[in-house]
Parts: sequence; structure tokens; C-alpha cells
Amino acid sequence: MAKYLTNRDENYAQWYNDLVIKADLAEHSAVRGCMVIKPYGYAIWEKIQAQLDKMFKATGHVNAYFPLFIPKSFFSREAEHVEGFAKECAIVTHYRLKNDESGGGVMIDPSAKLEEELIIRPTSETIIWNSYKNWIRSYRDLPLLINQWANVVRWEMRTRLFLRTAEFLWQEGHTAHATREEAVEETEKMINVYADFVENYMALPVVKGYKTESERFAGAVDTLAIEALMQDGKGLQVGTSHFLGQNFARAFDVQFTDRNGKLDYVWATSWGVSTRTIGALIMAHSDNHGLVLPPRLAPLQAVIIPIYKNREQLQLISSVALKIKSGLEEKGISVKYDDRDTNKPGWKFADYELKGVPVRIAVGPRDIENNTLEIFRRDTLEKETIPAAGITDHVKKLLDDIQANIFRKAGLFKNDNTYYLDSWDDFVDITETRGGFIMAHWDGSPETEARIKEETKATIRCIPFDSPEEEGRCIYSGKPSVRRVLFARSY
RNA sequence: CGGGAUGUAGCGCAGCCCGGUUAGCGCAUCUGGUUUGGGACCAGAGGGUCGUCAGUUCGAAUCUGACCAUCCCGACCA
Repeated sequence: MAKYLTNRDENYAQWYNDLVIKADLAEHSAVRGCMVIKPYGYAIWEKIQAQLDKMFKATGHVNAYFPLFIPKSFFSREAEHVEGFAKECAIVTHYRLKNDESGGGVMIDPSAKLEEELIIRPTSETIIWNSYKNWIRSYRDLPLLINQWANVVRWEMRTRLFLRTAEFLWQEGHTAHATREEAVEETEKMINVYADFVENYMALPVVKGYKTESERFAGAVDTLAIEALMQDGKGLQVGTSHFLGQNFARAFDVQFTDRNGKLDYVWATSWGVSTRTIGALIMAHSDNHGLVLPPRLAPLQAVIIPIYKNREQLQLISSVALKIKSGLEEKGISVKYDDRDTNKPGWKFADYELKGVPVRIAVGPRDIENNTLEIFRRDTLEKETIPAAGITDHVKKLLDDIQANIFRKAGLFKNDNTYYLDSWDDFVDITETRGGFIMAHWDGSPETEARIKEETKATIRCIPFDSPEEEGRCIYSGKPSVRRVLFARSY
């Protein structure tokens, strides 16, 4: 079945692309590297947004909005930051067009050149800290806990739908604190919020850890990240939380008077997740039939499909189906009754499987006669006939089961594909063949990290928080090491 | 930005080498009918500046050149 989809095991990359297009999540736009997020894909983003927003607010954050444009000069204030983003910035140089007398059409009006060019934000630290300068005077103004939902632009060389696009949607939290300890605590708190979200809503197990110096965010003192394993054995960074120290406060001269009347620079964090999470969601759970969505993020949790031969039968079935529908809706389950006469049931079955709707209920004459329903779960593709009476509770329980099951399945996959290795030959072999997470010793030097990347394309995804102290020798250099770190090829 | 490939109907492709009827095929679309428990069938219909510009030629989807765009593989990245 799913005959229009490339087989996952034959060509994973093509399968992913097909899936995004066929499931109607997004498509390429007229602008290179930019995608159109279609209603079904955007509905998933809205579910993600709604849940994260709730979690941010529960941890004391509020939303605000800062401009899309950043004066060029702001960027040069923080040296590492500009270094990190300079190569992928879109720049506005003019503000007006005029008719092109020679060719027809329009051209840039050379007289409308901006005095100072504007950068389209690749991230908002600079424009936000420029504002924070005016907002913070005293310890009484702190902490400042702000989040913004926005789009950003990073002029990437190679793009892939959801995983890496030139423009993407995300949220970015930017907080300001009176003490180092408090900022560090915030950084950790937010990586935990992300991990909680990804595991309990996206049903995707993650590894939490520190980034190495070379993988750190430009301008950060420390970057914390959550890493997930995709079905092709590659890692994907799903979220990051940065401890920025006093770097941005110094760059934008944001000082405050503390309790003792002493002037000090403010401590900062920033953290974000993007529409990339949708890519993770697709890659982690889906199969050759199409998407598999965790019930908690599925725009549509259940669908009811009538099977009928004539109008009279449809009428009878509809009255039963609509009752089921309102029963489910009362329990907060999102459900659609698809009584379109334009497609046959078989077509609908295949289509809702492609779109990853967790539960499907079919009602036909047979069911009306026997007072039963046919219920199908997307994750295992199992079908059973059940008595119509307890349908609401049954579906509710089934949705919980599905959520738990796909998380469990992803967890098993991650465990089966995590290797504790001590030999370089094994490291190369695993990386080249199956892929997966590799826990190995590393001597701590950026040189070794770079050599490993060069030879195998595997990078240190993170130094896991829970990686115990353990005497060992670096898998590459043989030098002493005190703990294992997580290696993988990544997106 | 380096290496490779592709561009023909909404989508997927054939035709191109070896220039010559009205540019085909599958899916999708529209109309009518029969159907409906796993992607229905029959009959009919509509839809094309053959990526763009230039050149060769009596004649170009087909040959030549330039340009543009997209995809894949690298370097860079959430």
C-alpha cells in the first residue's frame, strides 16, 4: 500500500521528501530554499506552539515581539556572534523600487539606498539586548523572562523541507538575570522544558547534554542541547538552550545596580526550538504507509468513515456517526466525520493513513446491524471490531496507548542503536554502516574532534549530563579521558 | 561556492542520438452512468509559449551557444 510513497528502507531521504509533499504538509516555494507550510503542516505547528507556549508561561515567561530588521552595526558588537552568523545573512540595502524604463518591469531605485543596511534577523539577541539596555536599571527589574514567536532567515547553502530552510519559524526566549547562578539555572530549566515536551508530546526520547566548544552557539558561554535519533541512524538537534554569560550585556552595555548598590553587568540566556521539530516528528515515527503522529500533536486525532451503498443507508449511518463524534468531542478529542461522497472508503483509509491520523472508526451496514464499530490504530495498523457502546472511553484509552506505544518504540530503537565503543575500527564501521548513537571516550581537544569529523563525518552531538565519570582512553588519540561523549552523524 | 543531474499539461514521465503529420502516455481534473467493508469501472471532454534568450535551417521539443531555475553529493548550519 501507500503506492505513491518511496520505500523508507530503499531511499530514506526520498521517502522523507515524498512524505512531506504527499501528506500535504509543505511544498517548495518560488523562492529558493523557502517553503510554503500548508494548512495540515501548519496545524501541527499550531499544536506544538500551543503546548510550548503553555509550558513557557507556566515557568514564568511572557511573550513580546521585536523587529524583523536589525541595524547592521548591532551585529558587530559581539565579536563571536557576528563571526557565527555573518556568512548567512540576508541584507536590506534599499527601500524603494521604480519603473525600469529600458526593460519594463521594476528596478531598484538607486536613490533609495539606506544609510545603514538592515540585516534580516537570523536570531534576535542583538536587537533584544539593545532594548533591554533601556529596560533594566536595578535588580528590581530582574529577572526579565521574555519569549518571542517569530520567523528568522539564515541563508543556507543547502535546504530541506522543515529540517533546514532559508526562512523558518521558531520561538526564541531571551532572559536577563541578576546572578550567574540564576541564569545557569534558567538555561537548565529550559532544556528540561524542551526535553519534557519532546518526550511527552512528540513521543521522542532525547539525550540532554552540553555542546562542545566548537558546536556552541556563537556568543554563548555554554550551550545545552537535546539530541534525538532518527530512523536512518542520524542525530538531530531538536532544541538548544544557551547560557550567554555577560557577553551580550557587555556588548550592549546593560548594567544594573544590585542589592548592595554595586553596578554589574546582567547575566543572560537564550533558547529556541523551530519548525525543525516537525521534521523530527516525521522522521522519527513514520513508516511506508505515511505519517505516524503522536496523538497529543495530531491535528486530527480520530476520523469516522461511513461505508454505504445508498442514500438511505448513509442517513442511518450518519445519525450513528454524528452521535459518536459529539461523544468524542465532549472528551476533548478532535474528530472528523468524513461523509464526502467523492471518494470511496478505501481511498479515505489510505489517505488518513498517509496523514497519520491516530485512530480511524469505520461504520457500515454490518455494524449498524450488529451494533459494532470497526476501529483501526495507525501506529500498529491493527484493526478490530468492537461493541459500539463504549466507544468514547475506548478511543480515549486508545489514544493514550498510541502515545505511549510510539514513545516506547522510539525508545527501543534508540537503545538498540546506541553503541558503547572502545575501538576506532568499530567506530568507523558503525558510523559507515548502520549509523546510530555512539558513546565513546574523547580526549577533550577540538583538534581530535575535528579529525574525527573529517574522517567519519560524525560529530560530538553532546556531552550527556548523565554520562558517568569513567576512566578511559580517547577512541581516536588514545589519550586519557574521564567520560564518554555522544557521537553521531547528524542533520 | 565546487562536483553531478534535470527542466515537455496540475503531478510523474516518453519523444531528442538520427530535425519533417495535429507533441504523446499514466495519474489528476470535468461531464454522464454504474459503483462504495482497503487507493472502483465504462464512455466522453478539456488542458501545452516543449525553462528563457539567441543562433543554424525551407523547417527546431529535437542541433549549437549563453543564461535561468530546481534537485542530489560536498563545505556551512536550528
